[in-house]
Amino acid sequence: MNDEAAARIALLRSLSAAPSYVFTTVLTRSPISRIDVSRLTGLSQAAVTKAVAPLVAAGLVVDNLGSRRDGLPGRPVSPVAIVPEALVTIGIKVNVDEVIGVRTDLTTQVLATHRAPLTDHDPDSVVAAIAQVCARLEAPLGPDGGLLAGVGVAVSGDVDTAAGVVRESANMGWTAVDLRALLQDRVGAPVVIENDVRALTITEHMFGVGLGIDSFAIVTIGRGIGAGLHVNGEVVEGVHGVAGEIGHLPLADRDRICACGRRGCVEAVAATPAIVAAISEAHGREVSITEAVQLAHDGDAAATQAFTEAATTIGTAIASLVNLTGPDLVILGGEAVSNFDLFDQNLLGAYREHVFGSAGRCRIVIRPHTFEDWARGAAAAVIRTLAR
Amino acid sequence: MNDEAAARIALLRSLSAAPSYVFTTVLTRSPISRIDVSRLTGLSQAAVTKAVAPLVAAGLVVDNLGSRRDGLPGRPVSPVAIVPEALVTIGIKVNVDEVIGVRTDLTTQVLATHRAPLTDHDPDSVVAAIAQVCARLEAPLGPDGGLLAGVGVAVSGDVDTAAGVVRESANMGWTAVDLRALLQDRVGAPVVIENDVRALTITEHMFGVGLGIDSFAIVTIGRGIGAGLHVNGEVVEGVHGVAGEIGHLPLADRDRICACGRRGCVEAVAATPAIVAAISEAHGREVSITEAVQLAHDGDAAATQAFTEAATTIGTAIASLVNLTGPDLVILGGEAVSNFDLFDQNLLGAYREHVFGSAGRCRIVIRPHTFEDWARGAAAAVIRTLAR
DNA sequence: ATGGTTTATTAACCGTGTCAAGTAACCGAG
DNA sequence: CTCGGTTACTTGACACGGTTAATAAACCAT
Repeated sequence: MNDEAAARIALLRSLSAAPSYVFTTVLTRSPISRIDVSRLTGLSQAAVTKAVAPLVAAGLVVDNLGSRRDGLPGRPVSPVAIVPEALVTIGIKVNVDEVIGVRTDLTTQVLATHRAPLTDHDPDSVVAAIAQVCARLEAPLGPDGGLLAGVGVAVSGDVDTAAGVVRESANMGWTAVDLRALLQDRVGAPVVIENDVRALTITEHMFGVGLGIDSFAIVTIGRGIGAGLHVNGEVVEGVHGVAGEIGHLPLADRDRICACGRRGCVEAVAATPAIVAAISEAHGREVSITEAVQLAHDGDAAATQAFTEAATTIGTAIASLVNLTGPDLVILGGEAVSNFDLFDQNLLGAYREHVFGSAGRCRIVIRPHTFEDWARGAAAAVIRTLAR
Repeated sequence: MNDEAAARIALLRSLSAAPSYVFTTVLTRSPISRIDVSRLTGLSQAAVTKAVAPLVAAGLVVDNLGSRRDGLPGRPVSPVAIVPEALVTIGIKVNVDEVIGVRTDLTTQVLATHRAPLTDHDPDSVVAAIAQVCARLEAPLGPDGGLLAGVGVAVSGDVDTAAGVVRESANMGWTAVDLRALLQDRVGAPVVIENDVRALTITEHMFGVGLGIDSFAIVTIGRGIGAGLHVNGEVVEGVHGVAGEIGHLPLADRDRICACGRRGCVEAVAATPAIVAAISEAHGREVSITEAVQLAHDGDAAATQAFTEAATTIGTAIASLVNLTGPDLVILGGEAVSNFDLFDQNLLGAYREHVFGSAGRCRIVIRPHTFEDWARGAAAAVIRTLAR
């Protein structure tokens, strides 16, 4: 990164709680008047004025956008706004077969995308692929890295964010991989390692439906089934690094064996591979996921049955999650949500059947996530480290 | 309450975050040296000295207990200790058939107990019973209420603590009962209404196994099955007042109908009434819980089967809880835990079978709770409102 | 006694945010 | 156009709450 970026980051790091909160408020709700910041943060107007000044001086925030002309009496608000291009981040999502990277601005708007296929899963090969994607994303920034603030990497599994270590990833077949150490000297900015679902949760909390809500969950449906939890405004990390393992709730039949070896896991019925396997078996041949969706749409009995069972199980799992943690909102995400019409009725039906009392006032929204969105999550994890 | 108590409470209320934290630290770890308080709270020694002074002046804390003679070099520590008798609380647990009340000191040590049977469950009758128990517990304190700081009431169900309203209690058949309003002018101190399991969680967090642990759960097994959750140091209340409903996770067979009307709830298999009902049916006559336990100990097939199924279901439910929230500790409590030998193997077996990855490093401890302990929980809820 | 060591207290100081007052920028009415 | 009404923002004094650094206190070992 260059000196300008370094100065901005240093400023953000030096902020104490209140000014930092002012910054994130401006970041997530930009443009916004000072008085609204004051109301949202609970700080005095004076404190907001004082907190905003250095941010403007550093070029992170702009003032004096044209002021309102709304006919109301009184001095018009003069909103301040974030300068999205004040810093740049790179977000990387590591999939089983591919590394996807995005370059984003401060608001996780995607500026560029690059991908690299993965053939091997050993840490060195993956690190090489990540470095290659990074290199291509960094190139336009110039030799010094320009305004690059950090590189975030999202990996599924048990991730120790503070240490930058992937403790365990069944997906990748990794145990105790010090990803940050391996990557740090191959990219031009600080590296942040984060669990993929948690990263997605951070994005939704800062820039998505989760904005302003401090108890919510995001459930991702796809190759795996996972959940990220926010409770009382904080990410639930799990004391031992594991939490939100909704895919391994034992809600399915005991005779369904999960890839993890346990019996009756939700994933053993409702993850994409499980659905495809069930339909394939019924038809006596290998069916692709695209074909499986088509069959279900065409009313094929086996396919309908498989999707129904999956939807019911997921709905039950979400009810369990809601009964235990009582969130305000559940966001349904992940790749498979684009076929939500296949889940819709049965999922919500099972959810409503099992959710308890007023916990059922929890809202459920659908948000299909592309792989790019996962990478954006990794970028959001970087931004989160800047201001919190 | 008298003037002395009022002054002490006013002092505690006036404390800002840091001194308040000092007080709770002394309260929960008394006796303790100032330097240990400093280490535990992260405050400077100077701040601790300053914070302790007014507490000593108010008689909430004592100084100058005989100092150590341990042969170590250096000035010996002169620990400060809480003065348990500086304030008195009353804690009430409302059961279906009985109201149990305790008078306690600041550390929830029980000073006296009184009970009153409940014949009717309508709010007025229950309030009358509570008032009667309170009156008897308050009597020795003198006409002005003496050092009484508050009256806590623990009720099962959906409780809005801030409003003092029981929003819903299936147990009592209540909906939107403004218990605090009904009770406030019949007792001589502020009334705190709390969910019973949450109250128990508060006790364990302040004075029990949960001390110093900020992500833990307490699962109570008995007439109902519930859970209280602490995540990241805070009680999980549920945005809509419902959380920890582990008894209504749909982990049992769909043909088991729960008292709540849903299918497959854990309670429909594992709560005491469900166990008794299963055994009664098998034997073609009404069996009491005492007899059910006896039958199981004697190796009766139906009884063994019922307890095994209950234990397995509860173990699975706990695994689900742990997989989702990743706590450090699960406390098994409630009345039925006294028969834990009947649950033991199957419960832990099912738990270990379904818990995921390193979440399984979560410890599980048994703590049988008497009804008096539940009432102590209500007292702890009062103390919690004093210093937090 | 004397120095070493650890705990507790004291005093100076400083960062952070509030309060209260003042200033700015608009409206609409006379 | 001016002038009061209204709302948004700024400024400076101040108070609070904590830290750091120096000092005192209370013990041990030599």
